[in-house]
Amino acid sequence: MTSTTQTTGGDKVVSRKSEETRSRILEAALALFRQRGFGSTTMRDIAKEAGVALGAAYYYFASKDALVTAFYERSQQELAPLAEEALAKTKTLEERLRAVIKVKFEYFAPNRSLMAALSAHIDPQNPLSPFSPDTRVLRDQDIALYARTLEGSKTSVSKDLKEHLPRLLWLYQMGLFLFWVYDRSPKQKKTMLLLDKSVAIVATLVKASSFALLRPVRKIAVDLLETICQDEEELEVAT
Amino acid sequence: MTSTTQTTGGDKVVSRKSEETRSRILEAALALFRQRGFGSTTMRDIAKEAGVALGAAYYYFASKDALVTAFYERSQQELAPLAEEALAKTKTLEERLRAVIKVKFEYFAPNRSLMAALSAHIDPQNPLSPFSPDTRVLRDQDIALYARTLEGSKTSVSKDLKEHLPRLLWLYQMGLFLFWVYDRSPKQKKTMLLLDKSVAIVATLVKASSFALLRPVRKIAVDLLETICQDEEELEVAT
DNA sequence: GTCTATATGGAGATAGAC
DNA sequence: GTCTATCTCCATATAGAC
Repeated sequence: MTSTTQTTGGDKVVSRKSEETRSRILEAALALFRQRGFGSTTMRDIAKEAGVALGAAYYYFASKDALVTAFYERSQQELAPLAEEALAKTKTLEERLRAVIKVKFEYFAPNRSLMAALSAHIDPQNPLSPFSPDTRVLRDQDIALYARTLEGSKTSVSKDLKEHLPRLLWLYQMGLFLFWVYDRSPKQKKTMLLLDKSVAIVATLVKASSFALLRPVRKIAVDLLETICQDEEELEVAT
Repeated sequence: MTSTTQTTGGDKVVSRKSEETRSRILEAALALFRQRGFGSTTMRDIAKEAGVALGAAYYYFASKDALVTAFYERSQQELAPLAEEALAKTKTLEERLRAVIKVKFEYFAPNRSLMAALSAHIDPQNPLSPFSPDTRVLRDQDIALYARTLEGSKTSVSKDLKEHLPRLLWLYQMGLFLFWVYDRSPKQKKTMLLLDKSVAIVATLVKASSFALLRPVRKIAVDLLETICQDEEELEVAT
């Protein structure tokens, strides 16, 4: 071992230079995906942009997809403390929800066109899909964030809904994201407007849902939800 | 010109044999897309399956994408009379909406896995996207269908909403379709349940929206809609 | 462990003979 | 209209230098 090698948390030995190269390749890939889209960027382009040989790119990333996975993982890591900070500063559900989503938009803003390029992976069969089994860990972390968004607020939620609400909020946020990714208005003002207004509506709905008067309505909604969500892993029947 | 050539509507001259070959190629392509997905099917596979040379396939279809476009166009054509039939049989908004959407699900059922394969094209930048400028004619025809669904019913809609509602219903239906495409429950029962229940909710909301009492709420919603929908063609600012 | 150089196999698309 | 032959380009694999 030379002086530049070190043992990180696990059992992997990584030199500083190696980490730099890896990072350089990832950055080059992201820049190119942003400019030309995912499909039109070749591994050769990426290697060239990073100033390494093609094989070096494959040494660090097993495939083109692996570059995207690395991006998602890094994002989640960097985003977590920012989201916590936003939650620490806010109280009502409306504020908290808006703050968390805004933090995400701000974080991803420089890579908005990259996200558009990646939006092709909607199909849960695709390993890169936000709905696929492969991204489950990331997704669950994200849903947990919305559970905390909810819990930290003063808004109380009935027991039957509580279980589903974080996932619903996550889904709502995914919808906003899709809109944002394709929003061509300057600075995505339309999305910001939609965010402001729709968060207010969502928060109002959540509050209203716990009124005793609305119990029957809520029951219908929860029943529907449970039927739809159940068995998401089992029943892997061939389609 | 041989005896098998004929002039169809336009100025295109087409022999029966030619049309047969074209059709054979398209069917082969759809069958393979269904089995292996769009990305994994090659033009070579398609030509082989259709019993023609690779070049012949390209003679009839300029690109792999063109096969998908042909499929969409044919579907729209075949679907139109079926939808009209469903509308002729129904009266209330709820019935009509449910009937129209059901007809679509039934029509596309044999190609559900194909639709999943095509779902990658969500990005409006992609020519095959249901939101792209390239598919605008098809989309507008489809939205017009929902305008007729609305008009033929007894449900009256306030003037300010009337303009937007067909597009909103179309969007709602697209959401249901996305759910359906990925619904792995047997016979897509979950989607059918969601359709039944959500159509009822949508119809109720539409009715409720015209109550005088709700005018201020409606105003807010319509304002938001108009801001969001405006300039969908202009402002082609580079993103 | 890190990386370069080169090979492989297959894709979409086209030119031009028949 | 239909074919064969061929082009170009790409993701990925690997052999082996340092």
